[in-house]
Amino acid sequence: MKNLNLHIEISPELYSKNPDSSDLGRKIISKSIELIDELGFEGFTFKKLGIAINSPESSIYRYFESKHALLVYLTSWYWTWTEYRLVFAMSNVDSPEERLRKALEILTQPVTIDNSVSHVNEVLLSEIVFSESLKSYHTTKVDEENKRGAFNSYKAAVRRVSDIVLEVSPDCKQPHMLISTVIEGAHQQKYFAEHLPSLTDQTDEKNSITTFYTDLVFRFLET
Amino acid sequence: MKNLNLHIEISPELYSKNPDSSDLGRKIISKSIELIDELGFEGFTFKKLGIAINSPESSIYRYFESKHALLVYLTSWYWTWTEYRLVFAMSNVDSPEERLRKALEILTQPVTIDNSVSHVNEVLLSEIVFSESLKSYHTTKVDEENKRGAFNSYKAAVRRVSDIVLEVSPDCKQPHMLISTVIEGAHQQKYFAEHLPSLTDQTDEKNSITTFYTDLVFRFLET
DNA sequence: GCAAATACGATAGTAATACTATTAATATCG
DNA sequence: CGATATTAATAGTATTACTATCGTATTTGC
Repeated sequence: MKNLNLHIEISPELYSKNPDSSDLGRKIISKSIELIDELGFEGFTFKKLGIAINSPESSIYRYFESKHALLVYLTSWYWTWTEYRLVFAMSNVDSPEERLRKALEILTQPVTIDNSVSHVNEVLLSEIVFSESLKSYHTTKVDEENKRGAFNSYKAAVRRVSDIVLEVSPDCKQPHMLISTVIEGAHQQKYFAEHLPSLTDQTDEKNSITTFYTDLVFRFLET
Repeated sequence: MKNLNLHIEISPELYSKNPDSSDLGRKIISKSIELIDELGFEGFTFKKLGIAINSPESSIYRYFESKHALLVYLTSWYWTWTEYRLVFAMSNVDSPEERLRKALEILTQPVTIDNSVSHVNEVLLSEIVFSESLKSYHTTKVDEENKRGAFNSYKAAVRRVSDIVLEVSPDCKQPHMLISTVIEGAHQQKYFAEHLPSLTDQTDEKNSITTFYTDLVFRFLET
């Protein structure tokens, strides 16, 4: 993907003060990505982040009301950005099959090259989304946060790819189930490969997870 | 499934004192299942459990060194018990296809009838496993706990069903990936149906999740 | 260019959580 | 009946996730 230098806008519902509007805000975003990747979301605290950026905890709370709100912001950023990646990858590809194949690649592979000039390290962010994004919606407050639009960009990405599924197979009855299964499955299989290998099937092949889920989808859609 | 009154044994690595060896221990198990189901795992604390069973926190710590250890115990209990369910359901079924179909039902449907005479409410426990079991292995200490055998019964269940997959399709290259995708997917889709319905495909049909994953598996294995 | 708003830093404090430690009462078992 | 293990009762600790206050710096609007 070429460096389009596009600007990702996040709904004001998802922050207290826009982190994109100040130096401190951008430092919060970039350093939190590094720290969450390094410590995991549980080990990450605003206190540690404050020390890392030389600002008190209380200043961070001006931007995000909780560390969970920050995770929601980050995953939302990722999915908004990923929608752009999807749109870009689809352009000038006429065959629905080819578009679906390309979309599945985007959904199932972590990002490897940081093309961004911004404060967001997309490689690390995609790592975080793969390993921690579950925690953004798996809470007791899901319903409330969902109403505030916390998961809109994720849902939009699922819908977009589901629509391609329907182009390939107009009779498919469960396109959303299929795509959300693929996304979450790919995230989990990567984790399993690293920590619980007997739950997956390790191969030397580089993109075995993408291959598996691509096969799964296309065989499911065959008539 | 008939009431076999079978005794589930859990590896001593997974508790400090066997909760099955005393009244207090059994009360800890049965009440914790109710409380985790009611409050969610985050909202659940040993303090609340202590109040509910009229015992101090410190007594509970004699049985489990942490609330996470208790969750690991509970999921381990569930998967050991589910292996028995699998074995029982497979007996006298000759066709590998039928066995696989039956196994997928067991893996993708929450339990609805509590046949047990024991202190374990299997209906609630299966709810907990569906919604919280992710948290048992998604921690920074996975590797350590995995070495201690914390996930052996889960892995055994996956292996068992993967073996049936191989009977149906000896050439299948990713049976474990397929089955763990199905299990985790079914858990998630149930959650999505309740909280994020646009990530799934709601139907009036009762077992739509089981139907979907059964189709997914059999279409994947078709040659 | 100057007041007014805003942002930030510095510091302190709080309630809850996840444990740990200690001691005394009680039940169990040979 | 005496030794041993088990549990109750209580207290205490470090950490976490926030909240509150206040003075100073910085920007902004006119």
